[in-house]
Amino acid sequence: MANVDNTKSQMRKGMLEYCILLLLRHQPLYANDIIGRLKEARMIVVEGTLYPLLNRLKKDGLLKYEWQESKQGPPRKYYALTVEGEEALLQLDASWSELSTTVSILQNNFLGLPQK
Amino acid sequence: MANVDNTKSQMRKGMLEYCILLLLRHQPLYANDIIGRLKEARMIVVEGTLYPLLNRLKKDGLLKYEWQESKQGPPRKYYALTVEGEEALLQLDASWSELSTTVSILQNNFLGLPQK
DNA sequence: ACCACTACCTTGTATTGCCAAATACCAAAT
DNA sequence: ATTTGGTATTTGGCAATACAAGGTAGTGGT
Repeated sequence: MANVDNTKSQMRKGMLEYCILLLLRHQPLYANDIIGRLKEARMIVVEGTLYPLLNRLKKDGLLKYEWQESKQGPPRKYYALTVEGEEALLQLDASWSELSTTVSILQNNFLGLPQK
Repeated sequence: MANVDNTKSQMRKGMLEYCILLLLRHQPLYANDIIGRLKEARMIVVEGTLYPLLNRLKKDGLLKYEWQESKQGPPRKYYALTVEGEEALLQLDASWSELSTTVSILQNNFLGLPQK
């Protein structure tokens, strides 16, 4: 069954970027917020994964950030979508939708069974 | 926008195995059938990708095959799920379902907005 | 001054999926 | 025999995620 676990983790790969952009769609968040929200949605991620990804998205122009003081502890980087990021997110919505459709078709392809 | 294309292709990674098992759930197929069906469902795949994957699934005990004559051309390997393959597929169904749920939660997480 | 806590960041590495391209084989038609 | 077309297979390698682990630094309490 190790096979299944591997496939499962492979299915999650590449989804993380989309998930992060989704999270930031309606509110700025900083790293720990993001990790917590993702955990609630059953998408586990650790710092060492998140930070490089945030930096890459920033460098690609999809994200921007603002320093913000916190009651306790050092200041935080609150990330938010740029205009370009919003556009990219729309395209990823479409990609996800298409992928879902594909799976849906394949899950139901026994209905027709046009043996061709 | 190269960024989006990359993410999109990353999202598809790891889905191929699931898609193939789904296709074989209700009927045996040979390689060209599989490629055709996947193309219809908008999941493009080429020979060089498919054959190694079929071999791996066979080796892992999820698939079996039978030689079958064809009207024209050489005989074909018709692949089908083994019992173990059916069980694995059930688990992948669950994995896909969980992933869909995760995305769904994140897509709608603006409803609550419990700024926490 | 010291310590605990929080936040941010970097490096190295394992994993692996997927594709391009070339090869080999069989069968039927010419 | 030769060609044509469909089928099966292999090799080599690119590209990219995500994780583990270690490091830096600011804040506030004692």
